This record gives sequence, C-alpha cells and structure tokens, in this order.
Amino acid sequence: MSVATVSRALNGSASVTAQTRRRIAGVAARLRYVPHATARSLVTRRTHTIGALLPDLFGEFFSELIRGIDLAARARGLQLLVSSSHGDAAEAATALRAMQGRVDGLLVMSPHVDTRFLREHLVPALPTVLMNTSVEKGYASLNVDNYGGAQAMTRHLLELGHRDIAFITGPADNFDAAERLKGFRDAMAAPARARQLQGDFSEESGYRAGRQLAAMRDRPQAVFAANDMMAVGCLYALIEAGVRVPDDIALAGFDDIPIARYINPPLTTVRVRIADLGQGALEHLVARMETADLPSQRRTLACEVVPRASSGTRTAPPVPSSIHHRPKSRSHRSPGEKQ
Amino acid sequence: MSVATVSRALNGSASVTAQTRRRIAGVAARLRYVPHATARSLVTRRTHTIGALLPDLFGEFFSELIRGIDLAARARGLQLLVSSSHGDAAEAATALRAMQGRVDGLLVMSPHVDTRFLREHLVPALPTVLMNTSVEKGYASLNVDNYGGAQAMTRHLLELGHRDIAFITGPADNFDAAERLKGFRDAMAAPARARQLQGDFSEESGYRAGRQLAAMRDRPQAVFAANDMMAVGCLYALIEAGVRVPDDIALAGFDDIPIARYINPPLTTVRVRIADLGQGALEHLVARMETADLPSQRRTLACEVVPRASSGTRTAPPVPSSIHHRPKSRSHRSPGEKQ
DNA sequence: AATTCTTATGAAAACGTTTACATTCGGCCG
DNA sequence: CGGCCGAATGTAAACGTTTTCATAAGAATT
Repeated sequence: MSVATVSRALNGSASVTAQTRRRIAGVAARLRYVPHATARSLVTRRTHTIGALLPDLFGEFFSELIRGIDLAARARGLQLLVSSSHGDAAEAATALRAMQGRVDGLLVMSPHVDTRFLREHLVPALPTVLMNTSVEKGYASLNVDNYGGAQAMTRHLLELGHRDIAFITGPADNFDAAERLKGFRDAMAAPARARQLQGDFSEESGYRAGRQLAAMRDRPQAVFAANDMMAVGCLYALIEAGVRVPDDIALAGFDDIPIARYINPPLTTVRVRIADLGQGALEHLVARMETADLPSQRRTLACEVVPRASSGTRTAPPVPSSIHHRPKSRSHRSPGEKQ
Repeated sequence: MSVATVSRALNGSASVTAQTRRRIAGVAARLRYVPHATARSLVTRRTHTIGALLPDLFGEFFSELIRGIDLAARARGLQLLVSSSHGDAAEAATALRAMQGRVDGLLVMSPHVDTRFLREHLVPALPTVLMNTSVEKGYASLNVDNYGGAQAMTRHLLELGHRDIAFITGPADNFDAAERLKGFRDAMAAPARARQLQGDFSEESGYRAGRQLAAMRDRPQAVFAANDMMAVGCLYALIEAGVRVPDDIALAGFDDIPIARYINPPLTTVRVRIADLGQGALEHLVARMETADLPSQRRTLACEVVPRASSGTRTAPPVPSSIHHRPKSRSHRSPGEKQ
C-alpha cells in the first residue's frame, strides 16, 4: 500500500476498493494511527480551527459566550483556539499574530480593537467577525442590541407610569455603556424627566448612586442602571437608607446576570442571550469562510426585557414560589455534575 | 538572502550578522510577514499549544477554570485549544483524537474519563494532566480537596455547637459528591448524629430536601448541602415553611458560587480556588512536558471554609454593610468593561 | 484478438519551515 | 604568500500529509 492509497482510503473520498479500504481501516485501528493534523493542514491550507480573541475570561458573560461559540463550532467539526486576558492593544496584537496561520477564521471581541488596529494587525485574507465592537464599517460584526434593549426597558418603565427616571451610566469610554445611555435618552419622551448619575459598571459605583438617590428630596420614581451589578449596589444603598423597592422607587438593570433573580426583590432587567451571540458570530464567520468576498455585514442581536418585582410589575410573585418556574438554569453547578 | 538565513535571523538563535538581521527584520516588517505556524510545527514537532478537554462550559466554574489555565498558558507563550460539551464517552474520544497532533500537552477533565478510557484513547507519548477525576494511578492529576473541604465545614458546624447535622448528597455516581459525603461522614464524631438526604446537585433537589427538613419533628440543628445550588433551594424551602436560618437551623453549602454572598442570609460555604486549579494543572502539565518521564504525581488543591451568616457565625454583619469589604469580585460584568 | 476505456493504485511534487551539512570568503598564522 | 580556520551564508533534506499525474491491469468494445 502506498501512502497515497492510505490517504485516499482514510479520507473516504476517492476511488478505493471496498476491500482495500477495509484492510487499511483495520491496520489503522490496530496501529492506533491518527493522521498528523499539522502535516495535513500544511498542504490543505485549512486548520479546521477558529480563533477567539477575547478581552478577558471573567465571569458568566464569557463563559456563556465561549459556550455558544464552542457549541456551534463543534456542530461543524471545528476546533476552538481561545486567547484572552490581553490587557492592552499590544498584547492583543501579539495574540493576533500568534493565531495567524493557525486558524481558518477569527472571532474578535476586544475593547482595544478599532478600525486602525485591525487594518494594522489583521491580514485581510483571514475571515473575521467582530463582536460587540464600535468598529464602523468594512468588517463583519455581530453586536448586542444595547440601544434597543435600553430603549425597551425605558419604555417598560414609562408604561408602568414612571415619568421621572434616573439612569446610572457605565464608564464613559465604554461602547456598550454609550449605546445603552443613548437608548435610554431616545426613549424618554417629552413630558418625562430624564436624569443621569455617573457610574462605571462596578457594584460600588451603583452603591454610591443609590446613596445619592436616597438623599434626594425630589427623588425620581424609577432608576435604570446600565448594568445589573450597579443595580445590585444601588439596591443595597436604597435598602440601607430605608427606601423601599419597588414601592418607593422602581429599579431596573441590564444583562440578566444569574444573581438578578436571586436578590430581593428580584431584579427587572434586560436579558442578553449571550450564548446566542457566540453561536451567531461563529455561524456568521463560517458563512464568510465558505464564501469568499461576502460583503461585510453588520448584524445585531435582540435582547428582551425581563420584568421582575423590582420594577413593581405585577407578574410573578417574588421568591420563593417563583423559583421553580423560571427557565431551568444550569449556571451554577459543581464541576463533575452530569446531566 | 536564503530562506535559511531568514529563518535564523527571525529565530534570533544562530550566528547572523547584526546588519543582516536588521535588514531581514526590516523587510519582514514591511511585508507583514508572519511565519507559518503549521509548517514550523511540522518540522519542530512542537505546536506551542495545549489542549483542554472539558465536560462542559456552563457557568462560573468553567469560566474560572479556563481563566486560570489561560493565564498560566499565556505566561508561558502557549496557545489554548479548548473542547467541551461532549455528552458521552464517544464524543470525548472524538474530541481527544481531534486534538492529537495539534497539541503538546493535554488537560483533561471529564466525568466520562476512567482508566480504561484513557488507556484506550490516549497516546502515551502525549503529556497529560487530569483534573478532578477519580482515576487512580498511572496518571498525573490535580484534584480539588473535596474531602478535606467537607471535613472542615463539618468541623466548623460542630464547633458552632451543632450535634445533629443533615447532609444533602449530590448525585450518586458523581466523584466530587462522593468525596464530599465521605468528608462529612468522617468528620462526624461519635456523639454527633449524622443524617443524609438524597440530592442531585440541582436547586430543585435542594428545595425538596428543605421541605423534608421543615416537616421533620426532630429537625437537625444544621444542614450541609453538597453544593451551593442545593443550599439555595433548601434555603427557599425553609423560608417558605417559616423555618428561620440560622436561628432555627444552620445552613452551609459548597463551592462559593457568586450568589452565595448575595442571598439572605449570606451562605456559609467552602471556597474552591478554581482559577488556581486551572493554573496549577497547567503548570503541572508544563513540568511534565519539559521533563520526560516525570513520575506521575497526584496533587490536591486545598479549599477553605467561608463563614457567613447562614451558619449563625457572628463574624461580619449581613448585607448590606458587608458588601464593600468582601474580596473584590469581577465576576459579573458587562462585556466591554475595562479595568 | 487488438484497441480503447475505466478503474485502482503508485510515484512524486508540493506545502513552509528548520537544521545538518556544505560552501564561500576573509583574515590569520606560519 | 599559501594553507587553514572560523564565521557567515547557502543548499538540500526532512517533517507527514494531499493531490496531480502517470501507470498498470482488467473490462468492454470493435
């Protein structure tokens, strides 16, 4: 048997006698032969691997994101090379270079990425999909609809009758934060009164905002925090000050982190289907990998308002009777747990 | 310039004139030249990549684990190929094969992995470190000290004066669950009374156990759930039934998931430094990669009891004044947040 | 029975590096 | 001034596949 025949037999493709094929398969199994992926890649110019460049790996968000990516990748027989924790643009560039030639496509999410950075460090031949970045054009991207989500939540609060709403902002230079603020502003109609408190996405900044709110003489009727962690901090400040939620003031957040439904009162928030974001981004990427010169497309992932008790909605009763009706969460498990 | 000289210049190693080196570096930069990693791997037989085979990617646990691995890998200039979501042994085997030849070393954590599986699907030449598996010998491994942690927590409850303690078990076939149960049993001394309630790590099973406890006439003084999610479910059942925690019954969990400190009362639990687990496993792996034929070593990662209000400890006051004194958590952030 | 066609297999080039070995060249020593 | 040595560079083999092209052997056609 020549190597050529073996190659053909193992790849199943070409014309090989059933007998030969069986014989080769038998020998291969007996020898525990596994084709050398690297050598194969060298000649086929495909690695069957996609790279994911992430800013970080902290917390539920990235866990869900990777899960979505991995799920979609596995379904297509693709391997996943992850790289994260790059604190600055230089590190991101290094990570990018290291992936060069190892991957068939790239998923990029990073606060350090802008158009110039990409032009400089990305070879144009490598299919790439950006996730949640502010890069304007020329690149394919998939973004969370921060704007739409914030708008929807604001409308939800307005519909509940609140007219005077405060918004706790995220960090000034943050893309998501900016979009959420814009959504809030644009949804606030003429008769309503919008205010802003500065935050930075941290729980502590939410706590500070909550203290400010509690101290106000003309307190707003509702407060909408740009993310859940600030909402949590704010809630504690309000409780501490004896301001009741939602009776004295309604509260809403953004992200639907797991603890959102566990705090008391459960937090009204905007749910982002993060796994879908990863999955969608990967599928988008695969499409670009298969069809060269696909026009770069910008897509957006919808999010949804999840009304809970903190906004005063009269939907489900609070904890505990509701806990068994919420979507089954596998989020917090011990390591080895099986299905 | 011949390719050989270029190779030498770029790898910095051999004897190349400073002038030539500069010239080559200049041209390479101008051409945006990046060496083809695959070709390089083919000849050097090193991929500078390590593979991580995980059972799943749900939740905080795996997020932290990957983070730890990634951190350590980055520090050594290694890439990280992750593979997860394999529901059964066959899928795990496929994933393992796919990594063959792509990685210099392997980190394996999977409920489907046993000694036989490994012997069958793992080439002995590939350095491997197992994480949290029950595999007995012949392989290097790093395990969480479930046994010690459970023992420590049980002692903590005993020290608080509780003599009659119930344990909510995890799934019967789960390795972590079994170890935790054993730790509990062994720590319960003669005069104390130990009971067991069946659980399966799910919140719902904890809830059921809580209802049972609430209905008992000779209720135990404390209950120790094999993981935090069951503790949470149990807590809600107790609250619902009007049983006060910790006044009527003390409660403890295991894992220290993020919500543990947010529920009311904050949950006493056992903290596992998951990122350290990943980091330690990778370092262990690197050691094995560098030194061939290192004797396979089994190591264990300590965990610590985190006393909070649910066990009745008089340490920190409950929420909210404590929230700013706890270790800084970056766990729940919006995606793009920067430092 | 000779020619052509088909089909299965083999031979060899190619992928882009690294590296052992060969070559060249200048300078130093005798 | 010639041979030798060392440093710098070039040549070519090797890594393990895939794939193109050639070849061999039957089968089918005439």
